[in-house]
Formats: sequence, structure tokens, C-alpha cells
Amino acid sequence: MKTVISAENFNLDYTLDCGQVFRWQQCDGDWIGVVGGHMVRARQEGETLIIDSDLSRDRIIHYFRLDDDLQDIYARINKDAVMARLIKRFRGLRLIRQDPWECLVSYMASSCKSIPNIKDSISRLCRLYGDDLDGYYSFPTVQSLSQTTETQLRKAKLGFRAVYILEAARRVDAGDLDLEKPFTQDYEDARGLLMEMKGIGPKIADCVLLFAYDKMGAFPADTHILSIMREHYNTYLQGTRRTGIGTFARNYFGNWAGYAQQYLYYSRIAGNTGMTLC
DNA sequence: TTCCAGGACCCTG
DNA sequence: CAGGGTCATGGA
Repeated sequence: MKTVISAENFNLDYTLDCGQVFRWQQCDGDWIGVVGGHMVRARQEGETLIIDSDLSRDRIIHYFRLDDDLQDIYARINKDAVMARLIKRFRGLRLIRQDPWECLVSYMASSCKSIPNIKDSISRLCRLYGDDLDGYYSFPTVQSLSQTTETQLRKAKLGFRAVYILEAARRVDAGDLDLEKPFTQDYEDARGLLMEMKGIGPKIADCVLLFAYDKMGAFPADTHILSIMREHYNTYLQGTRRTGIGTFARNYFGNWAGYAQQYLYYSRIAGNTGMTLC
């Protein structure tokens, strides 16, 4: 089924290559991915987004955050020459509304790995535990991961992260952790809930809050963000540690600081995302 | 060989 | 609370 969506202030390449998602591949000029268990083929022609998928039009708009008023967001976060330049360079980069479970597991798998390696682990995970969708694989369900063993999980090259992911799957499966609850909580409470899980610290919690739970002020501070913030905003930081950068960023950029974060992040890693062509 | 990669945990002072 | 070792794994 083909869906055509008029989308201004949208750049599909930047959106899928900026390091927020790990499963999309470029193929003959199209992007191919799996969203909510459905294959999706996407391409952009000017201000038109062309989708070939079973997904409804509303779900596509929801996934790509085409309901965000990007021009208004730019006006809010455009506080200085650094951000002005990045908005100009990456205009149309939108955050994506990821599935909470996929986002949670993906970022638990991300700690201390390069983006190509994260993609490789997640690809293996899907191949091992997901459903075969004509050569592509769905993301593993909570149940499929909760029933495996640490030894088996490690075959996805997850290393020390495997035990954390296994425990998370079992807690969610047992009803000990409600993945819907963070939607109903404010940023701080939701963050506290996520960080109760082993393997989820401040940075990964912020990633999941920003990319899956609509907490747009979340400002994940990894090594790259720490570095670039010291480079451009050191006079404001005044010794602020990595754990305090998020608070500074929300004060400085406002409630949509998460968008600013992704532009800063992409400026550091563009070209190093191991974009895979099929 | 050493260092780093979208960190978190645990122990120590 | 701050600092360092440790945890797998692959690539430069």
C-alpha cells in the first residue's frame, strides 16, 4: 500500500542517519525499515514523503513526528550562532517516536559501543528472536526475550549488556515494570522509574525518554555531547559535570532541548554511522 | 599494542 | 559525592 504525505521541513536522510534509530537501511535510494512489526519502504521527493507499507497514514505521521511544528521548535532552540548553523545544516532532521520496548532494549545495547556495532548487535538480536518478514526481521517481543538465556543472548554480541536486557525482559513480562507508565509521568518521575532497572543510568534513560516517551526536554549526554558542549558552551557550564548538562540544556534551550541535542550530536558523528547499503 | 565506542555498576576514600 | 576499575567486543 502506497501512502503519499506532504511534509515540509522534513529530511528523511538526516532523520534516519542521525544516530537515533539503528535498524533502517538504504536500498536503491529508498530506506527500508521495520516499524511496529510492519515492513516500511520510504523515500523522499522534494517535500513529498512516499511510503510503501501496511502502516496507516496516521501511524507514519506519528512515527516521524510530522505533527511537530519544526519551524516553531527551531525558533525556540535557536539561541546562538552554533545552533543557528546546525539548524541550517540539518534542516528537516526530526526526532522519531520509537516503540518504547525497542528503544529501551536498543539503548541498553548501546552503552560503550560504536554505532556500527550497535546496529550489528541489534540486527543479530532481531535475526535470532524476531519474526522473519521476507528476509527482514521484526524486533523481538518481550516474551521472546524473557524466555531465553544469557548464554543465548550473548550470541548477539551484547557482552555484559545481555544480562541487563534479559532481566528487563523478564521484569516487563512479569508485569513488574509497566512500559506504558512513563507516558503518564512527568520527566523526573519517568526517569526515576526507568533508572530503577539495572543497566539504565542517566544517559540511556534520557535517550528512551526523548526517543520513545515524548519527553522533549530530555538531553542525553554521552561522551560526544559532553565534548561538544565543553567546546561551545564551556563558559556557561563552569564545571558542570556530565550529569548536570541536561539541566543546563533545558534552562538554556528550553523544553525542546532534546532536538538541540540531536543536532549537536549529529554534527559530531555524521559520516561515522556505518550507513549500510543493501 | 593501545585506545575508544551514544555507560552503568560497584567499591573506595 | 567524586574517582577509578571492570564489564564484552570490534575497529582504527
